[in-house]
Amino acid sequence: MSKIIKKRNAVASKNLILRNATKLFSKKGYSSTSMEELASMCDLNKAMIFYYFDSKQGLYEAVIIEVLDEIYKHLAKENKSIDNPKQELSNFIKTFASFSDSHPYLPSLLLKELSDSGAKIPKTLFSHMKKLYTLFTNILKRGEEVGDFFDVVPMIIYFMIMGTLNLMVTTKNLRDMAHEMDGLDTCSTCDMDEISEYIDKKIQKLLKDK
Amino acid sequence: MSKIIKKRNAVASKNLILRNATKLFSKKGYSSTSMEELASMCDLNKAMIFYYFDSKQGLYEAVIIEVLDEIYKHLAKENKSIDNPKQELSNFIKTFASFSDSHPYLPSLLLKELSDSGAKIPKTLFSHMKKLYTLFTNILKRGEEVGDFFDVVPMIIYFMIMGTLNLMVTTKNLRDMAHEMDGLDTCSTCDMDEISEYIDKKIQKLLKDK
DNA sequence: TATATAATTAACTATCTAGTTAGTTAATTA
DNA sequence: TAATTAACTAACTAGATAGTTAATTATATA
Repeated sequence: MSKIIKKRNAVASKNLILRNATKLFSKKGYSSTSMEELASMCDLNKAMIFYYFDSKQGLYEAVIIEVLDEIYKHLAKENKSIDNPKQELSNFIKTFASFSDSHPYLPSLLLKELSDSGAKIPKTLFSHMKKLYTLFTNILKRGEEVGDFFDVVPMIIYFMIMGTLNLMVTTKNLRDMAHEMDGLDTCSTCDMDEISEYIDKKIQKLLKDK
Repeated sequence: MSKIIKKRNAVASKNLILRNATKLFSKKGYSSTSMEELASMCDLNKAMIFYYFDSKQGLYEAVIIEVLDEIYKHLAKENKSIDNPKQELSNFIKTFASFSDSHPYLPSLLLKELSDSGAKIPKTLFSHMKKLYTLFTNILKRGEEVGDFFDVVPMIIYFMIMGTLNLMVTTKNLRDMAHEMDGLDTCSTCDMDEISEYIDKKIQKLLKDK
């Protein structure tokens, strides 16, 4: 009988929307995500979404920028004050891998956005993406100068790492199924540490002198 | 005044729908693709889509299976009667790359499907995917037996190739932009031959003995 | 040429979705 | 405590979308 009185808390509500939106967008993609569903997931009225973020597109951009910021913070932190490109590259791969593992939806959201070729990506988003990529190319560049890395095409190496990790994370279920049903070797028992170590080893090898 | 009389041709109509659906689904994704738009693209009544393929989901599955078949045919053809795993791997990479290049939307559609982690992928689709992957693992397996390849985790190598190629193709526009605007080295002048040759070289290197 | 059938259409329904609005309640401040 | 503001809601609009249906037209065949 007694109606539950909810405390009002703008910050909490806004964060709640952002967190659930991140989950939904990355699980379902932009257009399959319903604002109605998001609202009920947050136990808030749908109008609150438009109250805090203006439009579905606006919410989406907020989500992506937060994601990029979070990834960048992780990577930049781990990468400070080391002056050994090989080690820095290992750190980059491992940090990105463990981040992907603990936030499986975030990197896939990122790559989805990257691949949306026709897209008119807003400036802020664009510059966030460049920051991440620049961090990476700097490691490779220093590695070349020091004589650690050879024959480097940074863009391709970057996508090798991001693409592989992302696919390994997002296909987990499918790989498990294929293994169970047909005994296929899909690396279904591999955990993320093994995977990232393997990728690291192989990338380091492919960058070594001829 | 005179109404244009259209010849009736079931096969042609069905194919037309399939072809345009492939374009639309891969450009816009599943849920952003409108059956109304598809119909008018084909210059057919929307009801024809449901007449030939039953439901949007059914059409989508038909599209994906056709894509997988086409890729598989390409790869299997190129791969016949060669008994040199290194060469076969090179062929696989180059064939997949040139296919991606000439049908930029198809591989991305495939990977999108793979990544839909929660998905209940229909059996036919699943078995088509396995066929492709099996073709690939067999090359690597023979390579190991012959002593050409070492320390192989086929699933990861597979995704390295597919993931990298796919990202390079789908990000073309974005990479061009980033290069023009900020002079970033995004491999924007690289053509697909250079890219696939580089990937081939690097993958071969990473599979070589320690 | 009459008939059956396959291909096609116009017009519809039911449902969903982003976004709005006018009004309500809780919290803050004067 | 009264007035103001910020957080919230219910009920709505307008447009889109997947899918249906009953009727129509072209084509092949008997």
